[in-house]
Amino acid sequence: MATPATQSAVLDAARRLFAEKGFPGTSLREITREAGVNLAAVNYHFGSKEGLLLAVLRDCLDPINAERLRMLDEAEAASGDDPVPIETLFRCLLQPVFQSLREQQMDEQMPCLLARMHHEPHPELNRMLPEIMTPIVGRFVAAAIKSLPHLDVEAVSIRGQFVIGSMLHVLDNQTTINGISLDDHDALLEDLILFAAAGFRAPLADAS
Amino acid sequence: MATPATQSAVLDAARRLFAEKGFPGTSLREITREAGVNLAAVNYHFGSKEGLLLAVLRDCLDPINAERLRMLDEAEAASGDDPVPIETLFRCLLQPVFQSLREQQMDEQMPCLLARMHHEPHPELNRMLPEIMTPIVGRFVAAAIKSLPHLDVEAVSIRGQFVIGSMLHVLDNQTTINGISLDDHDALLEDLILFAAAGFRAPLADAS
DNA sequence: GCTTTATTCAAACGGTCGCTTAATATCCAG
DNA sequence: CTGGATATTAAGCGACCGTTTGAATAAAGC
Repeated sequence: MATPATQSAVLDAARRLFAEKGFPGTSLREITREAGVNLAAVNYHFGSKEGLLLAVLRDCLDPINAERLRMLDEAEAASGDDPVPIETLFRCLLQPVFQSLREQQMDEQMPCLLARMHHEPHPELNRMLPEIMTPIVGRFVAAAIKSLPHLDVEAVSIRGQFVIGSMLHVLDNQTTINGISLDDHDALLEDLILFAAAGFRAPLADAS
Repeated sequence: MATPATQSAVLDAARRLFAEKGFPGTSLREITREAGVNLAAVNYHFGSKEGLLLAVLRDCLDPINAERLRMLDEAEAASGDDPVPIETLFRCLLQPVFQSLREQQMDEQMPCLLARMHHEPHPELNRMLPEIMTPIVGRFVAAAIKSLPHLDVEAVSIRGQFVIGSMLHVLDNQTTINGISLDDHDALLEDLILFAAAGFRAPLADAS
């Protein structure tokens, strides 16, 4: 096993190029040229361009989600029977994504890829992404309701999408609407946690 | 002037297809087939596929931004010298986008197109989008600082991006991470305003 | 009427796409 | 050494891409 050099070279190049130019905008010839492998390697190892996309997705999401659950387990264990503070929940959810920005081993543009994956119109992707995320989201939704009893599952889910959207948008490297730089990822993460926690604490609108 | 039928038919089809399948994923042949016009019409009226994209962008954003500024002017006039409440600012910013969901004349998938425009990797698009948005963003940033003096321009800009990201993410029709439906756009808008206002009111992190 | 201008049309251009193939190279077990 | 599975290679397949062209058509001015 131990993914041959060819496979990981293709995965690395695909991750970078998909993040930069999107899935339909990247050709297999570009990927294999950058990876320094033969064009046919993609179809041999991944079956198709779509297969490569899904492999890149898993390669990107699985470690992040594992770390999310590890941190959540740790936080819940530390809290005993008390609810985990909402700020802590958001740290468990968001930090693993921002963290990969700092790690040299992982491509710097990985979070940008993650953002793109969520907005790519590819049908198979839109089928698989919820499949991967639902169990993780479920854990966090349950913990959030325990922490903020004034919210029900629907409110937490919707507001959770607000926070996910915020994260994806600021991680998308094209976001430089004004001159404000989003380069200080540590400060960005801390402010997003504060922002999200305050937003979750907001009371629900009257159901009038 | 008065955009000939061919031009607007192309714009309508392009708006729908770009929203559904993205810019690189949509071919001119698809667009012209759906619009019922000849293939060469795109290059004749818009110069190139890229020219069509920019025309669609302006066609989509200009009315929304005009309505945003109109509502903001009205709100500031009503407030006199007092700052406009932050909830009102968000209503001016967000309602014109959600509103187009209700209007029959405008394609229902228009906000989805708006979301995609922000995440499309096209370089010319990433140059023009900030150019269009900067003046509008500037007005709202100034009003927000006046309303919430504990925030500076950088904090407002960053948190503003959080809110924009939330809006784009929930408007992206592919977003159905869990079973929660995002179909009730009125309730969604109201909750987003509450969420964003509470997030903006959150104090800044210590600069330690 | 004819001429001019603006628009639409069918057809084709060169180029790139994802994917396949058949031959070759590499490697490890027997 | 050798046989067979695994991996890589160059070449090419048909299909589709954005764009261009030049003729046909429509509309408008004189």
